[in-house]
Formats: sequence, C-alpha cells, structure tokens
Amino acid sequence: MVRTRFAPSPTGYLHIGGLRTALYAYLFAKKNNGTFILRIEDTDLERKVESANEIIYRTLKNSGLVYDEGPDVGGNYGPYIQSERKNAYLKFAEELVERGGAYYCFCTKERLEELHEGGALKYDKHCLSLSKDEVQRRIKNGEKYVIRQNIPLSGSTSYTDLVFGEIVVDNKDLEDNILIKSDGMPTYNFANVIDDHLMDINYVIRGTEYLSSTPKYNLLYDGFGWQRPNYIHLQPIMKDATRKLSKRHGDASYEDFIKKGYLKEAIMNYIALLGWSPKDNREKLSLEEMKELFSLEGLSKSASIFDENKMRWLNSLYIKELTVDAFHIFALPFYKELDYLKGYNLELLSALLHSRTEVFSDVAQLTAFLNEFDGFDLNHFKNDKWKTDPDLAKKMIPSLIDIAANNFGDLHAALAAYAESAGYKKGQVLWIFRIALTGSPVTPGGATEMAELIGKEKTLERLEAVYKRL
RNA sequence: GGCCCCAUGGUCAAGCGGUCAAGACAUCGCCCUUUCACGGCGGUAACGCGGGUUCGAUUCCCGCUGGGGUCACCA
Repeated sequence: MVRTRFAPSPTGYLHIGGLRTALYAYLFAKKNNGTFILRIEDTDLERKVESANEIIYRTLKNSGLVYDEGPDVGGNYGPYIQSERKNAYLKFAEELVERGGAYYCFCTKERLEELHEGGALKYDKHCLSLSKDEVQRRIKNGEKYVIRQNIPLSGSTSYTDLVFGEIVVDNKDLEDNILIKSDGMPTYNFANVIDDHLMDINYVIRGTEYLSSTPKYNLLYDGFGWQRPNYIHLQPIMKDATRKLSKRHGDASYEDFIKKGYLKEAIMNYIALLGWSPKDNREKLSLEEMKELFSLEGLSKSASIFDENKMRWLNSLYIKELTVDAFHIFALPFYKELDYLKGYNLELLSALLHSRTEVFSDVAQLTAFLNEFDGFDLNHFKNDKWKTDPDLAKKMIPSLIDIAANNFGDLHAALAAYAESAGYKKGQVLWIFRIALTGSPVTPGGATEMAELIGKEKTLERLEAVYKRL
C-alpha cells in the first residue's frame, strides 16, 4: 500500500513549486491506489503564518488534489499538524539518546559562534562526552539544552533515490544536527522522520534541497531500527536559468494565477509538464488522465524554467472547451472591473471573446477600444492590402453613416450592396467602417459584429465624430 | 570553498550505442478570412568543451566548464 504525503510549512501562500510537489505525490499515490496525506509542518513558531493553513487546504481542494488524510479531514494517523504532536517527539528523542543515536547538548550560542569563528565547519561533539549523571544534574538545574543527532565520524551512508539513483555521502560531511530545540520543539530534521515513520509514509516525495541530507534522516531510521522509506526527489521550478521560482518575486502563487484568469485545469496541466512527461508525449491532460499515465520514469532530473507563455496556450485550449455560457460566467468578474463596459451587451461580448481569449484578464486589453476611441490614430485607415487610407475614409463615411442610420438591422448586406454599387471591394468598405467605428486595427470581431456590440446610436455618434476629424 | 546533483533548439521536452536528433510553446512565412483571432500547412532553431571506450557515440567512463542544491536551535 503506497502512502505519500505533502508536508508544507505554513509560511504563506502555496506557490507553483510546492503545488507541483503535491501534485506528483498525489498522482503517484493515486496511480498505485494508495493514500495521499497532508501534514502541516509548523515546528518553526517564528515563521508560522496563521492564515497559511487555510490557504493550503483551500488550494489543494480547489486544484483537485483531494487528500485522504489531513488536519481538516481526519484520518487514523492524526493529529496532522506537527505543533499538535509536540509531546511525542521528545519521547522519541530520549529513546534515541538511550540507543546512542543522539545526545544532550548544553553548549551556548556563544560557544557555537566561537567554534565557527575558530574555523570549525561543524559542531565538535563537545557534549557527547558528558556523563549521564552530569547530564541529569544540569537538566535538573534548569539549564537549557538541545538534543543532537550523533553521527559517526567515519564511514558513509547511501541510499537509492528513485529518480537520481544511488546517492553516497561521507558521514564526516554530515553534522550533528539539532533534533530537539531548546524550546522543546523538534526541528524539521527530526519531526519529519518521526512523523513519516508514525504515519507509515513509504514514499517520500519532496524537493532536491533534501537530496544530500537524506542520509542523515536514514541514519535516524537506522538508529531506531525502523525501515527506511523510498525517496523521490524533485528538481525545482526556476524563474530563469539561475533563480528559483519563489514566493518573493510576486506571482508564483496558485491563487494569483486563478485571479489572473487561468483555469485550474490549465495550471495543473502545465505544472505537471514542468518536470514530467508521459510516455506518449501528450500535452493536454486532465487530472484523471495524469493519474492514469503518471510514472517515475517520466520525471526529469534537471530543473525546468517556468514559461507563462506555454501556460497561456494551454489555458486558451481549456477556454475554448468551455461553452459560451460557461465562458460568460468566468468572464463576468473581469468585466465588472471595467467601468466602461457598463451598458454593453455582455453576452454578445462573451460570444465574440470566447475564441480570442487566452487568459480572462486579457478582456481588458481586448475591449480597450471601447474605452479609447476619441483621438485614435487616423492612420489606422491605411491598409496596404485593401488600399485604403484616411482620404478614402473621408469620401466613404457619409454613405456609411447613411447606411447605418437606415439599414442597421441588415448592415452586412447593405454594406455589401453599397460596395458593389460604388465600385469598392467589400473588404475596403468593411475595413473603413470598422476603423471608423472602433478606432482600432485589432478588434474581437468584424465590422458588423462590432456595430452590433456598440449599438446603432453609438455607432452613428462615432462615425460622425470621426468624419469631423477627417 | 567542501560535499551532493544536473547539462538536447529561446522555453518545456522525447531519445536510453547506429535516428535525416521526435513533439509542444514561442517565433517567422503561406493559406483561409469581413479586421483580429481561431484553424490548416510549412520554415528557422539543439546534443556545452576536451579526452577516452567502441567498427560506431547525444547516448557509456573520466576531466573541464556552466548551473543548481546543501553546509542553521528554517523547513
């Protein structure tokens, strides 16, 4: 039975990199009919952000990564928040001390600093030599202490990572890290191992920042006589060639992308492809399909750079699959942001925008011409293909006004008839009509569609205004 | 700096000793067209460098270079 876990620390919003780790852990579990667990790692009281837990629950649920066990859904291995498990850790640490895998340390911050300033690369095991009696005495005296892992000075520790293969690290390169802090809380190093064991996690999926420290954790498993889990380490998602995607630099959060008008299907689909590819190289995949196709062999050993362009493309694919009605519901909040849209037929607008929108926030750009009409560049009338220019526009517009005033109900036919009788190409008439009406060479639809959207009254208003400028 | 990891087009990526080195995004061109977009077709563009091993290396080994990670009472 496969049991995987996603174990974020609640320090803020959930960003794309963390979400992808969660996605892979989820997919691997589901692919193997296993269990996916959420555990909150909040042992660092100082960095803890109160609302962060809720954001994590919400993001995971909204994005479709339903966890089988977790703080807010329960399970047989609870509690699922480390701060609520505090009492358990010390007991295990004490057991490990008994077994020789750890020891009490009373060294002060000052001594540690001196040590480093003296050129020491790691802790010198100073307190390892303390006798049991002395340790007991000093604890009784109320001296502050930590518990450190006792790592052998020689030999090496290795393990097989499921994506990177065998990793060997010399024990001398490992430090006697602190397991229990002086505030009584465990460090990540310790809590992580204890909880993974207690929760029967047998596949640990996490970022490569742990790749070379995993031997330390394995030594802990060994020290307790526990079975080591399997490890799957993931390379990070990068912002560019040298920088990791980070919370700091703005918009790497899942919820920010949703706010920008990305569909969750597109986000999940895209991040799945950043570091993994299915056997058949398909690119548009639903969560269900990913569950089916997921395999460890498809995981990449190198980091990948986040490319919003490609996510936009995927998003446009998912938007096109929406019905116009569904599109309209998604678009509505974005329309509301745009005051100038008041009074327009928004259903009609949605129908026009549906095939032209990659991300919903694009609607501002796509409809800008409705707001920025006055004073547009008259050179837009110039079109090489249709051989039109402002002069031709000036000549044509009085007739166009006439047609719009009298044949608005059947504009297209009327304009076509006019073109024929006046000896113009239909394209010429329509180009000039559209520019005169919108002031923009790029519009979400043709001349008559724009007229329908803008309405008869305003159409006439705009045509006349343009004529005056010419 | 020590240790660990990585290295195919601008980007994501197939490839796992013999390929004209896939595909996708982006980009460019053409077609379609009532503009734009959609759609269709096509083009440009890659194995970091140097040694081995081999009849033959993008693929295996070593070194270099480049990049990342890690060396906390953070996770």
